Amino acid sequence: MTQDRPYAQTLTRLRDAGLRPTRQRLALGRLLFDGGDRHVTAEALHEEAQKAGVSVSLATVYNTLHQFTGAHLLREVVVDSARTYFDTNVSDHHHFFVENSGKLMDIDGKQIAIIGLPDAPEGTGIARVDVIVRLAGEPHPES
Amino acid sequence: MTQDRPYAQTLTRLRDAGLRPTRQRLALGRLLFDGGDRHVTAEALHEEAQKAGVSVSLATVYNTLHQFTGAHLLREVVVDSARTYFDTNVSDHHHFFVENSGKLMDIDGKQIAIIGLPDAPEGTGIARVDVIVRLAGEPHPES
DNA sequence: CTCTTATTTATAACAATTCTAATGTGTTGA
DNA sequence: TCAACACATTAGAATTGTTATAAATAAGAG
Repeated sequence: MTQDRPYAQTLTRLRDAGLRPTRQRLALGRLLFDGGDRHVTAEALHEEAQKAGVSVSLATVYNTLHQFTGAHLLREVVVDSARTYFDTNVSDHHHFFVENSGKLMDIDGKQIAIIGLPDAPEGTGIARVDVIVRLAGEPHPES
Repeated sequence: MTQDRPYAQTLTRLRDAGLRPTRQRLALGRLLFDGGDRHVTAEALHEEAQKAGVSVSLATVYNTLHQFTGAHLLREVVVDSARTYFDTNVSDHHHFFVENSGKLMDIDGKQIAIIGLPDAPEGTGIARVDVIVRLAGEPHPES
């Protein structure tokens, strides 16, 4: 079960972030980072871990997600007031959000530009600009 | 414009939206629409109503906020996963969001433009584009 | 190993929101 | 007018996503 080597990358990532590479962090890190860009909720990741045979408590999933976010291994995306999404893509980008399915898709930050943005009010600075393109799913024929 | 019957405007608004002008809808409508553009949470509006001597239950505040939103008298703004904001400005615009105070400010939609936005994926259509400029309070020198 | 401290865990606590089912109110039309 | 019905309001319970707590466990240093 622990004989293979695919944890090496995640291990390094954790070490670099100053996070102890525990069993559950490694497992979650692997689920998160081994498959390209992903958008997950805590509940979904927890379920996924269970299915993968990894026993991690929901509390730990939340903790880990926040620690990873603090270490800039993840980014939090606010699109839905009902749940919090975490994005494994931490580079400059924006999102499509399909309202009825809850699906998120990346939009490369380099491909879009926003012009005419007013200056930040006195005493504040722009921390980040989020563009969310909300999509309504059209009833499209099954094919 | 403003007549001697202060509820007249809200009353018309409700009638036009097909909503029965009840005591509580009139009171909330007045609080919301009588003072320029506003951003409120359900809790905040509820508290405000209490202070104004209007007795409205929290459940009704939620109901009303959603009905007003359905009637396009309000717009929902998702900026914070902890609470839902409702905006009395229903025209095309975007927002500044001060992260630590929870304050929202409008950015006129006509003054900014987004270029390079990709087409909506197959089977979907763009329902809305939200730009959220997240502000950090008193800035400390960075980078 | 053994210590020390970080981490994990189950579970309780929480906050925002929604649901429920009982009661009250606006509107209609005879 | 007023009875009758559909729609609204309400208090409180329930639900949901998330965070806090405190005890148990595991990691890293020596």
